[in-house]
Amino acid sequence: MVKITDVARRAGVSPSTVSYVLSGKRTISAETRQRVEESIRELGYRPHAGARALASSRSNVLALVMPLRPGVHVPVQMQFAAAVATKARAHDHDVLLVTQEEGEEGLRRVANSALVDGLIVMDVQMQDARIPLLRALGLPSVLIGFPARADELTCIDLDFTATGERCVDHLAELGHRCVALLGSPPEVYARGTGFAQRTAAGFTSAARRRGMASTVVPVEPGRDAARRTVERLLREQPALSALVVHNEPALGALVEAFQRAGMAVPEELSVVAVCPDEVAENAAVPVSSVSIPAVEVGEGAVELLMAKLADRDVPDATLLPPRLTLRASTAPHRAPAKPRYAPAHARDGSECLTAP
Amino acid sequence: MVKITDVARRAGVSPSTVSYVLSGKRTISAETRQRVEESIRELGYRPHAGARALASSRSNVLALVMPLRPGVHVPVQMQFAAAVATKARAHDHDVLLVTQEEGEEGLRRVANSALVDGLIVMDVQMQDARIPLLRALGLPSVLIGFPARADELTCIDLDFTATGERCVDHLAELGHRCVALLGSPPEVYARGTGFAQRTAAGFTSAARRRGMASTVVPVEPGRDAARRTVERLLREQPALSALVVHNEPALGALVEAFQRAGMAVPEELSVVAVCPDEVAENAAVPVSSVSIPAVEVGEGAVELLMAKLADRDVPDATLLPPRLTLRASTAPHRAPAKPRYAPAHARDGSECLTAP
DNA sequence: GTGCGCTGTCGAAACGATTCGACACCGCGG
DNA sequence: CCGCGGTGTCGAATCGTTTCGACAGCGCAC
Repeated sequence: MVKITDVARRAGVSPSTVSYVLSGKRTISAETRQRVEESIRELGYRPHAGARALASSRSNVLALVMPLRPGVHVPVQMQFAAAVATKARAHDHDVLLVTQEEGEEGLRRVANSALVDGLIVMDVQMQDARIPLLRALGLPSVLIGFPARADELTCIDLDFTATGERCVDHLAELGHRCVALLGSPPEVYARGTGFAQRTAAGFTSAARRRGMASTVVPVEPGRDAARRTVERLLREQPALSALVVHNEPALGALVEAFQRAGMAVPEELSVVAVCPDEVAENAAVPVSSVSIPAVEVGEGAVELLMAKLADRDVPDATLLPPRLTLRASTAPHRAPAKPRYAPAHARDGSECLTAP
Repeated sequence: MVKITDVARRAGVSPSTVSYVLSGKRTISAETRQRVEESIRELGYRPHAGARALASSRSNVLALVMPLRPGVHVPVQMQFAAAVATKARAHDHDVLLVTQEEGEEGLRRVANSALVDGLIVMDVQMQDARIPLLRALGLPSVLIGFPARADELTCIDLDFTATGERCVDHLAELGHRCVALLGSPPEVYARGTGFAQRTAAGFTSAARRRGMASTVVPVEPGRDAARRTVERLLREQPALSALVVHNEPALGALVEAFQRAGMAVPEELSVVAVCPDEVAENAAVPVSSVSIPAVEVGEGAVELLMAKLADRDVPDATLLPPRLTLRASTAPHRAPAKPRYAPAHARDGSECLTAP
């Protein structure tokens, strides 16, 4: 293995000079720098990572804590990981893969052994056991998602509140007056998963602001449950003309259910989803959607972490603006030509309930 | 940060003794060991990874070189990564994520800087520019997939030859006499991707051995191309009663195409696929399939690498046996009740061509 | 001519572990 | 009683960098 003293000897300088050429932490004359750089190239020298970490107390590695069991949409996770790895390399850092399953012990391990300089933690829950640990660890970290108490922690995610609002705004501009949000399964709300609640809040407040009738409907997992929910909803709210769907596993089932219930999309029912582009594109009708900006989140997380490592100040919360991609599932509102489930004389909008 | 001298002082021993307790490389009396272990626990000591790497010239990290751009089926990649990470941890190692995009330079970097002790390289091509480099690098490595010249390299993958045979055997046992393999796009064969060729070879030789008529048909990418290929195939080979599909992106399109061409699956046409379970389960008809054993490949790769790191001998090639999962797409052969495309008097099997 | 500040380079001391040879101690056999 | 082999522990060297203080040389102002 070629080491720094070899380079130094060949260039006729001392090892420290080589080090300074590499790090740029002291001024080096142009001639010397050139000679050193040439020696480095000719010998193919690379600093020994361990020695460097020992001496500088910087490993130039950051940990990516990732849920590796299926759960979140996998291609999105992958995009995210790719973005993190690529951006980290652009900052001359490497990425250590840590599985969610290692839990708190895993964090402690990589942090206390000085294996990594910082942490990027994905899939943060509202009540996350790792939060207090992250505070105590003393290593810079960036969280993907927002826990209940985020003070002193740096978090980044899609702005779900704005996302809910954006969906409603789009539908409102198309003339819809009565909308519903088909959301996550009830236990997701109960578990306190932040993004579900925030989407619902944005949805509801935007609808109220625009004087629209709105309901939030949790959807149980499973095709059958999705179908039953849709049928009940269309029966109970005949004036409903547009839906926001924030439940990616059920999206496909839901779109099929609308059609089976005799509702043409988008002619009779407009649908806008919050889901990965991939899912939106492959539904029976390509769905207008706000997607999870995995790449931007990943890159943003790395940038934030790098800033913290450089002792620069960073905002506690970074909310990425939603971007709505229009596809084939939304159209201007028009009064239904034929009665749906309810008798024709009731078609004045009063059957469209407002959320409690 | 608590270091080994702290632990040593507290336990009343020398640092080297602590080190030997940790590594087990020398015998330590029971009492001493206990005292040391207690100190370690009380102080929450973890060896500094960099210092350890420097002194022992082992980083206890292995590199996972992964294609992070979509291409291979993503959930399978994920399973694989999860298996590697988990198994590595079981051997007290960590995993560094290296993107395929970094190419040869990336390999050189992590190897020459002693960042990692070994490499696991995914998605190995038949002619892979990294192969000579891997030979030269002098670091233990394990490849997922087989390059053209694999001597001196350790490789692991599903046994695609046996897979092709297994599919044919299954169909033969059901009484089918005339089969075709719908394979990858032509350029995949041209590019010399090993697994495609090997599946075809196994398929062909098993068919020959059993005296069955067989054809190998490359399928161009895209829904339309898939449909046209199916229609042509069914027209030209009316006696065809079973298919092997080794083309995962096209599988869904193909199954739909069969049905649109008036072929009930499995009543009139049996189908067995080589693809991830997830894809097979979600096709219009759940497809009997041989799946990619991602977890076993990942775990196997780590075990092989660990063995090499411990200077144990390992086989050059590890071929994982295919496992066929029966679903709803295969059924016993029976003579078609109605003519298909060809006139009835020609229904003697002679229209079923044999591969060149 | 002396002193001062600036630039560029060097030498040596960390950094925190591992590992090898040395050696003290013990029980045992001669 | 002495020496011997085996066990358990220690001390010191080593791994390859980084970084801090020192300092040589230089130009410039006083």
